[in-house]
Amino acid sequence: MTDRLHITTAIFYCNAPPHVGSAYEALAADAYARSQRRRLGRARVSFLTGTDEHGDKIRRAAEAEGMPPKEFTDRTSAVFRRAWDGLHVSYDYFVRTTDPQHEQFVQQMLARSHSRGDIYFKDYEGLYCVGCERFYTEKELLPANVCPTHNQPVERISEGNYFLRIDKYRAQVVEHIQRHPDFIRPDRYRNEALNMLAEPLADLCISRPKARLEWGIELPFDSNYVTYVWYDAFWAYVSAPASRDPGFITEVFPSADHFIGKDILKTHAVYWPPMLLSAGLPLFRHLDVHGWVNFGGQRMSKSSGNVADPVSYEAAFGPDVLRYFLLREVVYGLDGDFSEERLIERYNADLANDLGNFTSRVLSMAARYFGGQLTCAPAVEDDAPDAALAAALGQLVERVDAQVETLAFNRGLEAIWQALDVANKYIVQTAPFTLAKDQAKLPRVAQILANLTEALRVVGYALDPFMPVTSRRILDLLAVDQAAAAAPYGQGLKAGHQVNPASALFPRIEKKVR
RNA sequence: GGCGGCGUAGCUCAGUUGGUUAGAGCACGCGGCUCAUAUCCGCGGAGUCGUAGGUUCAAGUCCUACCGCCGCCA
Repeated sequence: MTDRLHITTAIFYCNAPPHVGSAYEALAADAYARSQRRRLGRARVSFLTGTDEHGDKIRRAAEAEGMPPKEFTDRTSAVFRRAWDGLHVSYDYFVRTTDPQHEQFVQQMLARSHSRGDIYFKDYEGLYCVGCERFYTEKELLPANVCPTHNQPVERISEGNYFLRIDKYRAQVVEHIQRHPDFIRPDRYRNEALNMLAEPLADLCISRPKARLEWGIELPFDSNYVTYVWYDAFWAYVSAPASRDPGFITEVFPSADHFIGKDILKTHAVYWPPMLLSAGLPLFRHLDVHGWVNFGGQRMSKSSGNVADPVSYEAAFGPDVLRYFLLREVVYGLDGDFSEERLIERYNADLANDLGNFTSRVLSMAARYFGGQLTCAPAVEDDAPDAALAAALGQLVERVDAQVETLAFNRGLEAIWQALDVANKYIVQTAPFTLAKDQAKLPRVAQILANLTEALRVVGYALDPFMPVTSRRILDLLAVDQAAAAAPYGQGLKAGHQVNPASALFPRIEKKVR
């Protein structure tokens, strides 16, 4: 198959700071990107995120703060960027739709569709919701012409606008989805998309008159108009990498994975493909659709105030903790639930007790009995326990990456924890601390510890897509270089290798007693 | 109104093309160990698998209806 990948998150609308839900998307995409990088090599994977900064809502939000739109989005975009940095989201591109490079690219794409005859002008009168930034038909609205998502009356607006032909490409998009069963993942969303595409589609209004809204990219063929924010934002998936790499569009973009939330399935399954086709571009590889992350059982929303700030959780519990929780607990594609209580449960049970304590006991014994030095290489000496350990750790990374490839992040982590279970059991079965009391049995103790240290090494490496900081910390404690870190089980650590003393990776969180 | 999803132990969920006493983690109880972050290992209790029918030698797993929750489309 293809050996280069392009992975994107949605381009986040910049009118409010990120919450745990947007963080989840960035983290899932990041785990996917990191997993693919270790399979294909760093240079073959590009990972893109960014902020969507045009449109009426942003202009209004900026106005409310008494500042120009660009100044407003400079600030909000930086908040996203810092949040992603704080969560160790390893993007290669952070695109802002206000980047000059992006704006030029969008104009090129508009010109292409225009010259192909896919963009036409039409007088239009309709009911417009400012919050949604779109027109509605009366059937879609609640009584008294109230917008169903914003619960606000819509405005009747009459104006000339430019439209992009959508229905022209409908059959082609349907055929593509049918010929590529995993084009939209998971399946449930594929069916919904096909449903949406089953009937004729209205063309997409892609302009706004400057008289009403100036905050946007000017149309290359009519300076009285700017482009609609949604048309603009999609191209952020392409603009920056295409500008940097001339071969991007033909060689890399066809194997793009778009990570999106289920709320924007329609725009990505129905409107984005015709936009691409009309501009003469190929379609992407996967649309990877996730559900909501609820908060304490309730839908997170700014209006109800139950919005969890992702960065504060990393700050409070340590690096990788929110990453672990979301990737372990949420099934990709289904709705999940986030709560501090469950986060602490997971932290203590999985991170402190299983992973942290395992690390601690292995390194402590290595230090206590051999001054931290491995006197032999890992090997299967005693058939039963040694072989069980080798079986649990063998091909672990490959198995994890295979799960991630299908977006089963939770199963990838489960596989690592199953290996940890076996490793903890191995200590009880072999009881090196008992053998160590007998001088004659020290060689066997050394062998057991070499095997355990090797197991820890593989676990540390396997964790990287999900918990990059913890992975690094474990590998640093083991003092292994990059090549040894990535070796198959049994071939990483050598005799004579020196490891560092234990330190607690995840101190237990004691329940607060009031 | 149409289409689709979900409903399995106290909690969160797995359950392949229908096939032996329905599984895991957490929580809880008992036992063991002491290298380790009072951690680890073993054992255990608990479920009429939403309801009612049906197909089958055999159904959580297929069919029908209904109830409840949710999503998409109209």
